[in-house]
Amino acid sequence: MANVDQQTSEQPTAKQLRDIAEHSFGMETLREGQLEAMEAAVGGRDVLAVMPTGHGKSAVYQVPGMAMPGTAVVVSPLLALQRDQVEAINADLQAERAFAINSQVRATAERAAWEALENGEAKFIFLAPEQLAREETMARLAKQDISLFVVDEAHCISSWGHDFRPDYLTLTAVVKRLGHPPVIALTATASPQTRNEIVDRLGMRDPHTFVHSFDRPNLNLRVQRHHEERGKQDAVLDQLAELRGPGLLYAATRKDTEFYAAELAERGLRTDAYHAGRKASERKAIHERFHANEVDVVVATTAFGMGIDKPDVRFVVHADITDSLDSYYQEIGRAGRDGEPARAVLHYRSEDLGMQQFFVGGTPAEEDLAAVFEAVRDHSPIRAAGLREHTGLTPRKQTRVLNLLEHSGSIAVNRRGYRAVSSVSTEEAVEKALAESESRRLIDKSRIEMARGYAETDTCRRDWLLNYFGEETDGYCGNCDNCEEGSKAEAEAHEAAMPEGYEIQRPVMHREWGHGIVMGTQPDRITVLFDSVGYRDLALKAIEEDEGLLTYDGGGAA
DNA sequence: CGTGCTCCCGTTAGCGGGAGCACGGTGCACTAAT
Repeated sequence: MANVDQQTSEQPTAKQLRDIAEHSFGMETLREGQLEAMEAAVGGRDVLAVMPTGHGKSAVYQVPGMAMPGTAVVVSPLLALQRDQVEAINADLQAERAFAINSQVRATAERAAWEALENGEAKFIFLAPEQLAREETMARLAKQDISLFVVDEAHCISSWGHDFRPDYLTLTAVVKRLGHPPVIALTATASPQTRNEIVDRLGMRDPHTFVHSFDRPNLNLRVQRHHEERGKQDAVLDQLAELRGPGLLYAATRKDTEFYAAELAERGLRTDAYHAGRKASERKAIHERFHANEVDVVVATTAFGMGIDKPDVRFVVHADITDSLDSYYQEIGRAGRDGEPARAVLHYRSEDLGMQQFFVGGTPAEEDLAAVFEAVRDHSPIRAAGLREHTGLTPRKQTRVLNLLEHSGSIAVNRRGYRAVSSVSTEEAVEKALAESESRRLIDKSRIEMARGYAETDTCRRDWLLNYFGEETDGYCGNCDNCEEGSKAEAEAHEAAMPEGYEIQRPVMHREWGHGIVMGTQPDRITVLFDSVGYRDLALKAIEEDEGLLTYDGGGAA
């Protein structure tokens, strides 16, 4: 026993981490940021790592997971990803140390996983957020010695948590119930706004943060503008006939993917449509044929892509604009991973933004907010699972409402469950939750506006994109359509006309919208990301004329 | 919010235009029927 205590009290050294990386996972060298993140985690600190696919993101949790006593919980959004990760780890370790628990795991395999967990053999357990929302799973997991809480593809918290998969926003409660082990959040794509949200929603405390540069200089960025839908379709088809694959064509609807795939097939390309309405077996087959270079173009909705790591994708064409630059960057980031030249082309009609605005969705019903708040108040503390019999809402609806009430401060959560904040009345709770929901809508809409800005700008596209991810550039990349059309001298003159004192990432305070950070500059205006309303353009003239409208956060006039 | 379909009207037998309406993306877990 004394021996075990000694082991747990001693933190693994850098040398031990390197040894595990090399001997267990075959990594002879560690990349920039990896070792520091691992050391932070084994030292008990939360970690946020934003690094591109292929840069050894997984090692950031796998090595600490092996170095520390107990089991690492790994949250992963797709069952297929869970399976791949489990297989990869067990192959590296040449032993069954990683397990997954989900609805596709057979009863015997699930029993084996729990057994391994309970007798200390399991080092990694992979689960989806929905699995962690099951009381049966959580009750059992909470009794284990959990070394780390890892969230892979952590941008899903922001992109899916508010609507589609609300259990992503209840991970805060899961972390608390597991006794707040070090939290490691990993993703390849996260703008500053998404990064803040990940930290907030996982309850991370002063995390060690590593953000790799988002620049992908080998990607040629282009936008083609169209007025008619028909003209856009023809241009997309003509372009795909000329581009050399393998490549991806993204479209907004399932119907459009079928249309483009049929047209391209008629023109002699090897192609297929990929979307969530197709059978699992067909989707799997498309993946396999794409990897084996038996397909020239996969025509897909947003369903295609997570977990894809094919190095030689030569182009990503979008027939429709995405809901945000986060999504756009993630999708084009699948091109040119081998470092060779690759193309990212967006076919843009301003009307296409309408569909994205439609997807933003509405506000919850006041009676649902009131019902959940009162049910929690009358039965505190209560777990989400027990709440359903009191509200009668569908699971997804109840979770969405609960998330809103919790995040707007009317409901609190701890290891024992949810309880109402005693000083808050039902009316106040409803009002605050509605305000929270409205704020989210504004943020989502402003993200669409940033995508519009990328499509409509006549200056360097890479500058716009990198600014969005919080990086400063010199305003001329030489590898986008706008740079090719203009001259470097013009770009420099434009850059020289930029206002002074508004460097990217500078914190500011707005009289009405509160705290924000500078995300971009133009000669006559700046773009600021506000916590409360998202991205807003501010005219310099207005700032100058109205003293006190915008100040530097931390004092001084802007 | 925008698109595309159907239906109906009006005018005059083959069709054009407008109104009304449905539809649009991502995955997990779970259940019931085979």
